[in-house]
Amino acid sequence: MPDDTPIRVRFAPSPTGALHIGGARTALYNWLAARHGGGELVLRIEDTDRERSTEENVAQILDAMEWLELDWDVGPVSQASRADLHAEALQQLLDSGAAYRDSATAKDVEAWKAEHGADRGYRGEPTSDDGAAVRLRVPDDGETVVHDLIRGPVSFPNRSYDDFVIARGDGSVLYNFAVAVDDAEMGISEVVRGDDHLSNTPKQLLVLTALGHEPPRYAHLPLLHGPDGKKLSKRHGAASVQELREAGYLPAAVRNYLALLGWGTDDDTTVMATEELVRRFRVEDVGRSAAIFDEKKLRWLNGRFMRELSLDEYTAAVARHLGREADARLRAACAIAQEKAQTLEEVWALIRFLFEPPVDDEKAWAKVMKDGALAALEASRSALAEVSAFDAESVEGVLDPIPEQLGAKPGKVYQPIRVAITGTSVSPGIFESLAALGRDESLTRIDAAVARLRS
RNA sequence: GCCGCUAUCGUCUAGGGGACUAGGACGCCGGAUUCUCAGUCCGGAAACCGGGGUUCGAAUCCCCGUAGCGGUACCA
Repeated sequence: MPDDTPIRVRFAPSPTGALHIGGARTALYNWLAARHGGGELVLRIEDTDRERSTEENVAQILDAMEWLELDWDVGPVSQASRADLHAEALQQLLDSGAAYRDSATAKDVEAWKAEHGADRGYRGEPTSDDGAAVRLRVPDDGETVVHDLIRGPVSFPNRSYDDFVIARGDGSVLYNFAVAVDDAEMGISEVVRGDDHLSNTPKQLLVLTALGHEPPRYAHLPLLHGPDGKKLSKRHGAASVQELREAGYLPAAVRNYLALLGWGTDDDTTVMATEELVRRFRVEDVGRSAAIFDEKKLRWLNGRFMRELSLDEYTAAVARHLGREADARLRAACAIAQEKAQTLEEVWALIRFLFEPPVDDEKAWAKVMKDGALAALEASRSALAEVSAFDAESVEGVLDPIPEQLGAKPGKVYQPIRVAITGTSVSPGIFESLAALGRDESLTRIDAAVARLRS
């Protein structure tokens, strides 16, 4: 029964913290689902928890969405701003008798359960007290089944659910009620969200039924875990979108990697541009088991994307990350480093010597500046002083015969030069590095190294 | 406790009763590229949670167990 009607999905984060990787993947899947079929994405901020919701968090989430380049068609809509709608629906349920006020506290419910058994949901007594919380009547018999696009039908016995609270004594509504009302009112056709909501879905279905609304279709995504199998958190390294950005990852690489966490193609394609993701993604194809976030693979994928960038794009990305001008100098530096870095953050270590004096890497110096290092540096220095043009090709031409002249392996000549001009043992190709540094500065640094070796 | 979900190499996954000698990718190990690192190329080790069924045949279907995870708030 294929349905060609464009879908309408929503991403509904609660602004109680930064946007985590799990939330980012949920956002991405919703976005892919919407873009795939020409549907719409609604961004709704679930801010009914007035204690924990903050403006800063909302701003941070929006910022993360923008960085990921995930746009939305409607919103951001504040759930709290829809209080009138919620109150109306609440009154409807009160009037019809589907919900009732109950003065029982959490402790009372606990006591009730101790008496009636743990497999039995709480059932309360209606009160005329207008300040009491509102509970929804849950049937004692039968079951509520969630027809999940990913898991198939999942049944929950009604008996095991409490007559749950849908509104506080002061009239403000609770999550499971607000979500059900909003999804229905906003015409959401598919709810794609984390698996942690699966057990709450029957409650939302019960609300929808009581209100006489047709339920949306549901798809519950497997959760994301850290390397230790536990729920993802800060101690697992980069856990929020913000941290991924700071670590120097490209948005396109993050989208590709996140898409692969819980979803795969049947032909094993791994590297995919976003257009291809959009074209191939289907929620129905999402897997059922939790996935572990592995930064190693993200790093590799990021390197792939970095190397595919044009030099201009690459330089712009590096400039943005480093907070520098994308000038000719940086562009030249990027040109010799592009093939070597996996993240934007790593680029600096490779090109730093072009902007600052050599670093002080004692280990590199101790390892390289011995044996024939002095002779190698002196021979190289005079060769470099003579060369007519100071481009990579010419530099190579004049340096190339030196190892043989000295009867040394190439590494014994090039490594000392590398340490002399960069201070450390890792850098872009030595000829390119010298050319980029320029003759004067190269000679100055080699002279300094020679002087130090002699002392 | 109760309700529910999940289970293929270390990790992400392909597979949906015979095409499985279980494929790919990351990572790891070894080799090549005779300047480091990275990249690239080649090769290698590495998995169907356990036990019962069903069937001529099970990684694939069913049951039980085990483990992990989620829910069980006047949080979202």
